[in-house]
Amino acid sequence: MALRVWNTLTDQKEELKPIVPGEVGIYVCGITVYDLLHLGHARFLVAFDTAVRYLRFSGVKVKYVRNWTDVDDKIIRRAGERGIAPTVLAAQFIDEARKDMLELNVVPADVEPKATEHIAEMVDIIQRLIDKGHAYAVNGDVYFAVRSFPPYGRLSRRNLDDLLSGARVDTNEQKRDPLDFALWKATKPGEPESVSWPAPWGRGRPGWHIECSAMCQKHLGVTFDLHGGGKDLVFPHHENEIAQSEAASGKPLANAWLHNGFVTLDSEKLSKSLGNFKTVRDLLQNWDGEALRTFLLSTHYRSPINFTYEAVAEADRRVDVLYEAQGKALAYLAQKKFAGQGKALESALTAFREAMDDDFNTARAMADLLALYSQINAKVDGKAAPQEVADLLESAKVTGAGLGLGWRPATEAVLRRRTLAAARKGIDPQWVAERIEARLLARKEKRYPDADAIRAECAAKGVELRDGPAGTDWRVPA
RNA sequence: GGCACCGUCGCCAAGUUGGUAAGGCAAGGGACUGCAAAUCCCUCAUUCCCCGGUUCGAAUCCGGGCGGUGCCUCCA
Repeated sequence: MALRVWNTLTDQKEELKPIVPGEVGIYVCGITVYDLLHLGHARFLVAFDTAVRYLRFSGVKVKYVRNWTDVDDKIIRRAGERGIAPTVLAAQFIDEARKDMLELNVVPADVEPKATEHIAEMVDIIQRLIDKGHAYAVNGDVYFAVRSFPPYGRLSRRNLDDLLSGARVDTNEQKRDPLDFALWKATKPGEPESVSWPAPWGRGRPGWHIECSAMCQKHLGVTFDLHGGGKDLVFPHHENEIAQSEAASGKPLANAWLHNGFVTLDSEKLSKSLGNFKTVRDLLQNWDGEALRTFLLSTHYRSPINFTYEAVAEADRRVDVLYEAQGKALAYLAQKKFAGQGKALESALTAFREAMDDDFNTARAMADLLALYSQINAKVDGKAAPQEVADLLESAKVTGAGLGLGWRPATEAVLRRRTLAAARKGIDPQWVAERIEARLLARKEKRYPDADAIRAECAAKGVELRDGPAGTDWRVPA
């Protein structure tokens, strides 16, 4: 068994060979916190959360570092609009982001460094770059001299002349070369004190790229295993990160670079300028976080995933299937007075590993997971030996946990999902209970047309009645 | 203009170090049900945008075309 990952640097799948056997250091470029999370954030969070879960599932000791970018132009502007300090604004949105992440079952990273807490490390790298002739200071700004670093462009596979011929190149006159980028931005008049730090070249704040170079080096070392982020970070962010870090250290930054694809809406990238972005918070008004996670994992992480309500509804139904089958299996085991312990099947574990070892193929792993639940249903229907059911159930739980799905206790999950769905649709559980009582009476008296009318009445409100041996239950389908 | 990626059943989506098309949804049939729901069983792409080529063999490799998207500016 060997995990193979797609490495943007080499443009191929290659076996992950940790620097320290059995241990993996991974850095993922996090969120610039000036607003609520949008679906694109959810995608990279879930993608890398799943990658980390799988590494741990494989017995690897992982150190996961995901930063918070808490100082940048947009944060400063928005904080100014609201009359609060940029750091306060950033702290607020970090809190909000954490709430959403909890719903998406995204575990906290082992280290979640903030840019503002690593200014000294950044200054240090910048100084080294100046000393080595890779950077220069002009009027308090410091720029990285792209032409001083020959490998520049390797990650994104573009050459400097192509970049220059690109339609829009910054014509900042302070730069020696239009391609050079800022390492340090001098504080401008009117900018808040709280985002201004002293440096040998004058007060200022860091450029965007340098923070990641400083944070990953501090927490993972000069060279580490995996570096990830969204595809849109390949250029210029990661290209610049590599240039800064490697020019300063003379050593490779990360051995493999992982990039997730975009979330699209009507097949177009979500973007604020198009006005088509969706916040996670908005979506959570209408969907269970687990459904969103299921939706995001239904496509391979490197491919684009198109957001539609139908797709999320389908994902939501999949979550239903999963917990319904769990509940069904547990009820069966209880009925059979099964007191044993299920043992995950080797065949299921192998299938899961094969899928995930292939560059985290969650789409395949999810298909396998659903197949397990299908088998559970078939076994229960076929009155199979309880041990068989218990083993399948354990297999599903273990592999599901590897994906971050199906982790809640079944009865709790079903009830929770129903409660959330009812609340969203303005359905009063008390009213449903009364309807069920009325229908029960009608059925007892064989007034079937009346009973059916009540069923139809409930259906019209989005409530589905389900008759079972233990009475009538209800749910709110997606 | 430069550089990439993508195009598989009505919809979603695996499969691309070549070996003879997973799965889900939808649809149809059956079992179960007073009717339903859920569940189970069965059916559902000789074919992978088009045209050439390489090969014993290609969805997978090569060339050309058509269509879509992204990056080149802040962006997950």
